[in-house]
Amino acid sequence: MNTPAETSANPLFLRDEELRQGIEMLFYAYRDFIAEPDAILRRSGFGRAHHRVIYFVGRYPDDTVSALLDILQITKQSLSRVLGQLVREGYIKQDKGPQDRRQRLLRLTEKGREMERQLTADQRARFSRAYRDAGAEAVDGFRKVMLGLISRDDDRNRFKHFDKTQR
Amino acid sequence: MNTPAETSANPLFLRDEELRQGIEMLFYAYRDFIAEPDAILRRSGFGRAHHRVIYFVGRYPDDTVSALLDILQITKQSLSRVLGQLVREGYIKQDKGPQDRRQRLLRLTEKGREMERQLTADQRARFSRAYRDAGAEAVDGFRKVMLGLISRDDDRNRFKHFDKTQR
DNA sequence: TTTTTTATGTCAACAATGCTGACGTAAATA
DNA sequence: TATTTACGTCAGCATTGTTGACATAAAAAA
Repeated sequence: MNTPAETSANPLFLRDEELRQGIEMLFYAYRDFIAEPDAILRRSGFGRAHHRVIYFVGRYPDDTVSALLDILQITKQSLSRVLGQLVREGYIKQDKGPQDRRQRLLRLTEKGREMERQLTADQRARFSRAYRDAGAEAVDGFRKVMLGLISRDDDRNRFKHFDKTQR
Repeated sequence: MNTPAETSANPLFLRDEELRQGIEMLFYAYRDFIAEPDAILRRSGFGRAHHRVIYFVGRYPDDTVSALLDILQITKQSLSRVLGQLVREGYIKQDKGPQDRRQRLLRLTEKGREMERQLTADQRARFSRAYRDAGAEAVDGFRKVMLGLISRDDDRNRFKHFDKTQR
């Protein structure tokens, strides 16, 4: 590996270096974060998209297809393909909405929950270790920066309900 | 959106909640982080893989194909496809290694540098804002946790050379 | 009640980007 | 001289995103 380009004492380069390190840490962390689930999925004949659906259906039981689309930010056709597979293969079940019967409320089956556990085990362990090694204060800083990277209020608000001291 | 599953006062659930929020912040941040570059790439007929190659060739000029493979963690066939396109279309140039003439040292052309600037502009702005809003201490915590999420020493070591107080 | 909108699904085609496997060449090294 | 290394290429396949068009049932509005 060569040395990074343009490293000098110039404060402008220092600033750029700091930002680029952020960009790259996100790349490496994400790359390593999905490696193990990807390997598991492959053995089951699924892909990363299936993981995301299983994860968020597990996370928000009885959410609608629309809500899932809003989280994933993909087209309904893309979602439909993987969701359909997961329903057909018994990982997810759909029920009509009690008020609005056009809706399909999604839930993991027991098979789905088991798959979810397997898929997230490594990811939870990763965060567990990283959080432990970094310390509570660092975790707080991590959360602040991550929230700053997220575009929409709607998404940031998914996290505001967590406060160790209050709950 | 429904409320997350299993939120209770049970400390085990609190722990799990904390880890899951980490998982999800990474998902949302990454999703939003690549949205703008993806849109730009699409207009140029490229994809995310091209961005990664352009980025890291710009970051480590005169790195070899092997070094790039080690960063991206994809097969040489996958890399070859996008790298070949970028070379043919004049974004990247290759030179034989001065010592080892089997190597191909990669560099951005001016056209490539311009593309790199466009592609990372939004990402740099995102980190700039997030870092500014979160504060220096939070940035430090962010870095600690992110490094903890990265698997290999080799990759973590890419970041150890940055220290505001020393450089 | 009729019309319009909404939630969801489906078919088809295409592009990008991973993968495996096989094979080839030139240069370095043993 | 034989082997290994760095890189490239061809072919085929799977996943996952896209656009566009069309369909149905239920809710909401006119």
